[in-house]
Amino acid sequence: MHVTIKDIAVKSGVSMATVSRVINKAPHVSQKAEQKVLKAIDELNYIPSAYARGLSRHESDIIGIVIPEITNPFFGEIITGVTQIADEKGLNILIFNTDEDAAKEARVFQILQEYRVRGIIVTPVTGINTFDKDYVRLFEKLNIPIVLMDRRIKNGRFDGVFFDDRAALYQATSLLLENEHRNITILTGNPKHVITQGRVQGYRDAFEAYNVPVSEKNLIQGKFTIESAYEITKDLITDKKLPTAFVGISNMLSMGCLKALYEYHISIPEDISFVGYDKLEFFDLLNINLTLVEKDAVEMGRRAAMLMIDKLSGKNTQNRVVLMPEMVIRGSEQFPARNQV
Amino acid sequence: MHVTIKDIAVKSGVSMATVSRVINKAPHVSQKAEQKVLKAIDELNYIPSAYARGLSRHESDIIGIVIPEITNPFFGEIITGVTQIADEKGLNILIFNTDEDAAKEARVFQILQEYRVRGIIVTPVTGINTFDKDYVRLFEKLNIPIVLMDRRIKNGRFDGVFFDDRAALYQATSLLLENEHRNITILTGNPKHVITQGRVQGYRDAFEAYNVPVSEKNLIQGKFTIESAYEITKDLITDKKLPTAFVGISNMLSMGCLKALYEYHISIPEDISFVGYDKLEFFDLLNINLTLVEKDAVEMGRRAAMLMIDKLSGKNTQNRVVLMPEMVIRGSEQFPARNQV
DNA sequence: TTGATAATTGTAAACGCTTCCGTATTTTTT
DNA sequence: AAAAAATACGGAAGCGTTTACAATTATCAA
Repeated sequence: MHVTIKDIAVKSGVSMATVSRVINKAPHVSQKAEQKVLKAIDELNYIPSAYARGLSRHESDIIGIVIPEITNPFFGEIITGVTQIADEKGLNILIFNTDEDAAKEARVFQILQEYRVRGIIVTPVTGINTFDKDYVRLFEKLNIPIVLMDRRIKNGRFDGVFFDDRAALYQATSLLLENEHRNITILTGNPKHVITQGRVQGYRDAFEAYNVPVSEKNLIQGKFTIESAYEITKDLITDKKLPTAFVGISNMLSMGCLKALYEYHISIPEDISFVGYDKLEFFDLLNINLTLVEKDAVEMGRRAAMLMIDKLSGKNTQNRVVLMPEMVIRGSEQFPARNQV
Repeated sequence: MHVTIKDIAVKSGVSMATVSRVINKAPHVSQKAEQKVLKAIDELNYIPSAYARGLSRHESDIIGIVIPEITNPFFGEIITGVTQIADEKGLNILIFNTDEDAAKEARVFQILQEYRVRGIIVTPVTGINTFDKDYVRLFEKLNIPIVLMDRRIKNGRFDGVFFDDRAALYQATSLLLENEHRNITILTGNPKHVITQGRVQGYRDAFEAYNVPVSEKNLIQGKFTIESAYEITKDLITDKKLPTAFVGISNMLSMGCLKALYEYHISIPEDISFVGYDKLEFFDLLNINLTLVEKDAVEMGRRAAMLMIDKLSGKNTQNRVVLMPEMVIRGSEQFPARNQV
């Protein structure tokens, strides 16, 4: 079928054990033997079988990475970060996309287990039908390290790397409050999602700190998609219910919101103000000086990989990393010159 | 170590063969036996070993997909497309990102071979140090099907799915010529890259069709990055060498170019015209009605997967798919009202 | 009931590698 | 020069499945 280690052994006149040693750069093999083996490998175009190797070693050198939305550059950057560290350490990674689909995620976990991965770095699917307790059960059944990214799982005490979403929204909202805004709309996504809660809390905390009551009608539920944010914002515009400022809680929501504002020629910050959470390379392109609380996704990936490696080597180091997003003030937070409300 | 098929056999009182049959949903196993086995699997939390299975069977059910730039949504969409089809057919996919790094790509190919993937869908790295003949040699040594995506390899006659880049740029350029433009700048990337050639040819062909000589100074070399396009455009602006129109040959180059124009408050189409090749979801956001020749990346992924499946099943169907990008006219091609050149 | 046929189940070899352990060879030490 | 230590190498078992083949049991027509 395929060229095997045995063929190499025969051709180069050494034993299979020696061939194996050469392939794995193990010690105790003479120069001469090594040369012969390498030559045979090259001539016969030998490729070791990952399966045979995996079967006889009892550990793989793979970590799995599971993300929910491959077309979002945020996750692309995370993958970049994980890869950087994994490459350094000689670990292979298996990338899977779940498309925010819990069933797909379950399948992915099964596959990853079948491949005996050393650990899994995952941003879990979030949805109304996803329950944290299922994850808790799932992760506890697996007995390999899990590193969460960006989305926490309650009641689980799982390690991971997160951004301080509360602080981010606290900062963003505070900045707006400081700029005299009192009527600030926040698009929240579904309140059951983990993603939402810390962020909304930050928003509320800022109001409390400024001693301003939160107007509940300013918290608008929707989905975590561009379209949802776009539709909601459009409705606000046509119903003439615009606030003096928006605070965006994710790159996609900011995107949808900005899109609607653009479409109706509502300028920032002349007509309305905006502070977003999470950037998008493409925001650079807008002729707005958009104030953003920016996340470093590559760094998140890197830290997640480092955390995983620590866990694999049994180190009992810090096991929850909280990254602080950085607020970059560019002007879009300023109170609208012509306040149309 | 791990729970094995043998443990299940013992616990459920059947043979390993029967357990294997249950796992693989093979025929010829009684209801009763199946129940017992399933129960044991559940109770012992058994996960089959992909390695043992892979060693036993002589084929995997995996196809590899190798892309050069995971943070570019274009490739994210491609992955989405490939996955759609692979899921339908029960094939697993292994995703690898090469970061436009030839060495990394070589490693990825090695890994993929070690995993005995059935075939590889790849957008090859392109660079000045990448030579087509190396690919030809590499691919011929592999003896598994290769499906190329988006980037051709000359002298190779490899199957794949491509966009008709020439036609795309022919259309884009023609539209500008039709709108009275004669001074049209095209940022070409490095002329050695495969990506460039068809596109530049389309540009030239359009000029020829309109019987207008091409001014060579309008073909500006650079890299295939946002930064490169940004810098070049900025230089054109500060040197006061702007044309009446730009034609962008990739989403990233369009992006860089538009960014510079924005920064200097040069409006489209009031000051300058623009027609781009390939879209970006984020272009929606601009308050320009950008005329684009749009590629359907999801479709490309789908077609690549379908092509691969055909090859795997030995079908001798069409083996080069050329997709036609669709020009969507929105207004940015119109001759600048205040022509500042 | 009986034989023929079909369905179910088990036995054991094979897949290609790693690695333990024992032997042979070389190098170092005294 | 002999003993000790280090190095090089090979034999063969074992990893967890699948699957060909053989064996057993169930089904059914006559």
